[in-house]
Amino acid sequence: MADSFFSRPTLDVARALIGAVLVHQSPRGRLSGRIVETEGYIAPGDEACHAYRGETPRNRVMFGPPGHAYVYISYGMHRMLNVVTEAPGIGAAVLIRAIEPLDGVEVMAELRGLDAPYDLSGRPSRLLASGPGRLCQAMGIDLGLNGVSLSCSPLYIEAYEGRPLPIVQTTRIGITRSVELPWRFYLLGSRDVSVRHRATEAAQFPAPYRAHPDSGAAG
DNA sequence: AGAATGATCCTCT
DNA sequence: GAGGATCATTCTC
Repeated sequence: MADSFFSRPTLDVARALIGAVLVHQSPRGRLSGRIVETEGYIAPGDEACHAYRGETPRNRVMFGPPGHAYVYISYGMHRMLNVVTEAPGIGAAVLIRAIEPLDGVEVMAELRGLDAPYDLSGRPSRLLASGPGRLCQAMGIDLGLNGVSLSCSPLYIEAYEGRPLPIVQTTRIGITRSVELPWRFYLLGSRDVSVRHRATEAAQFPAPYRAHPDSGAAG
């Protein structure tokens, strides 16, 4: 995917990434998954954004060119993958929060320390990549990829080019500041979304759209 | 130099 | 749904 895709408003990018395929040509082979959940972080006015208080050694990638990976450690143990957006100097990025595993499911399970890559229904387990820390572990993404360009590295994104998808826009997860901003996007009906917000789903989509594949009659 | 703080995950109940 | 794990980064002294 070209850098120009990321050189535009962060929330546009966050929404457009839903349905795209994240790929890592890792030492263990091709690992990939469809992106089903993202969050936007934009320094000016967003206290939850790492870049809000200016540039530091850790967040300097966020102030660089769009289309580069910003990888950092959260809670001392989890890696988080973001893609830098907007023009250089702004300090904005999209956090990739969940994927539906596609290629390399067996390797992902091994990297995650799981016994079985599949759940009882025969689909890739939710435990593989439904969360920002999980997906980085499953995809073999570590700090060595911090700052790389997604247009010329083993880590890249293949654009989604199909019919418009039903995308829910709601508030972000796991933050304590600027909690009111509706800057999270996720694919309606995907099993691999980390946390659903049913009230928002009901408000944004009529009932027939909300049937969840594996959630039973109650939805 | 020491302390506080997380854009989380797992394991219980 | 609550609490512990576990450490890089940043802030404060």
